Amino acid sequence: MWFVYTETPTAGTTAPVRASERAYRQLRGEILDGILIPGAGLLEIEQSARIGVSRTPLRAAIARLIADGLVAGRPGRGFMVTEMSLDSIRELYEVRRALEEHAARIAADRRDPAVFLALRDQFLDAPELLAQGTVGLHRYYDLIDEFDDAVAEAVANPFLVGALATVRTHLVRIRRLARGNPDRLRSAAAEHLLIIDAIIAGDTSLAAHATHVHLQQSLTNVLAAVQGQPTGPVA
Amino acid sequence: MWFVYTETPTAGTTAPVRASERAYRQLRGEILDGILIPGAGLLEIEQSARIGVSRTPLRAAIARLIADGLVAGRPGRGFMVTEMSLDSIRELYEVRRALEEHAARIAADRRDPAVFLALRDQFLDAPELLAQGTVGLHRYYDLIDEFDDAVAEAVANPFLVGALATVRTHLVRIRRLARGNPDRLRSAAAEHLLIIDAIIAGDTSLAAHATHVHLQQSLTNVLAAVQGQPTGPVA
DNA sequence: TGAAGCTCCTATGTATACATAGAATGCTCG
DNA sequence: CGAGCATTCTATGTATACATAGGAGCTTCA
Repeated sequence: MWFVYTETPTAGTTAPVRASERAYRQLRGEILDGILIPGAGLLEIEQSARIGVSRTPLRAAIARLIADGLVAGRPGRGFMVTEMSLDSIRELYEVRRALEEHAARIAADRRDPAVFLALRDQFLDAPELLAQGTVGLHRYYDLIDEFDDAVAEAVANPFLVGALATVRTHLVRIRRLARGNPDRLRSAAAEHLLIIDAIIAGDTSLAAHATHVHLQQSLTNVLAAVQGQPTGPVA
Repeated sequence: MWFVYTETPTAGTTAPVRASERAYRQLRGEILDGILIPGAGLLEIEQSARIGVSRTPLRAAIARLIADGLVAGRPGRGFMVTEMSLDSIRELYEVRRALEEHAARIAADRRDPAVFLALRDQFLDAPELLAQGTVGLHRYYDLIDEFDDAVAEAVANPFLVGALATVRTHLVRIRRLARGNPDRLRSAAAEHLLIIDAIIAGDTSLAAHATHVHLQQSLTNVLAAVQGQPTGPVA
């Protein structure tokens, strides 16, 4: 086996040397992007051949995906990408609410105001961003990631941050199903602003309650969108 | 390799056939029981020889333990049982509070009163149980497990129940460090009674707040006990 | 024609051999 | 005598060969 140097020679991002890591990232990415649809079966031999690694690292990758909750399988008979039913989405949001409310509370208590003041400015520009089509949409999602990261940094609790990361992983998939209408995203940006203001003010209760409101709105929107187009974009 | 029939022929509990499952359960049990102490290095060859499986299933077992947060390791250079610092304990309780409060709230909303009425009677007998030494102590812990299971059943949310299970895994280890003085356990039983009463009454706020109080007391006790005997039993 | 049993096949579970990287140690040179 | 480098060793990462279980399909008998 030779070294293959044709693996996305993107400067800066040193490609992961371990084959199991490559397999994990590729499969995870494909599941989150919807390339591997829910319910799709993952055959070890087939996937290992496709990705270009042997079965051993592929199994390690699948083990991590199972831990992430992205893949499930009966012991003896294969694995499949987990489904995302309406009930699953409601259940996920139930946990999400518990964790994000708590995180918002703690963040409001321990935050560095400067960080959130900077974020505030960026969220103020969100409406303009959302008028710029796909590129703006991606930048908006990046902005939300920045906000999440800022909260995580303020929380400074590996357990809580880890649990939130798990929840957010599933959220990426859900976001695809309810792919964003601009009106909802503008509202969401406004809701984020309220949360940020509460965090800046150090108002723990307000931060938690604003988060609660935001998630409730988000869930309502997601459920409506998913029920409207159960299998895919209907146009 | 022959089949070994000498593996705890306990009737009813069909021993797991898969070697990776055996390895996982044994290692997990040994970590939770404190046989494998925090910081202990896990060498694949050494452990696989000890447990009697090859390296392949052992690696699968370690992967699951990493997902559980019981084992950590730098990619290239070995694995070790995770440490439980005072900060870790505080952080864990922070997440636990978010999840258990939310769970209590939901349980109070969706509970089957009969189940919790039965639990109530058992908790009323807890003080007598705690006067019976080690046997009673184990039965008391079993009773808490029953309570947790009842809450999980009432919550009926795989994500939330899973997150709680993860937190409780770590709690088993912490419980060892603060191994229970009877006074604290009697107080804990009383606190549980308050939570149960709130759940029976369907009082969601009271259930959440009583849970908050209970966890705060529990954390205080644990921290005091751990600080009193940092490395192990002193007396 | 339908159902039951058997056979074969496929995909997972396991074991082991080989590759490789990182660290410790000893040697050598200044 | 100390520091730097090379060597060796050890433990992980990977690949592959073999064992096994579970299911699908076919055959046969009632």
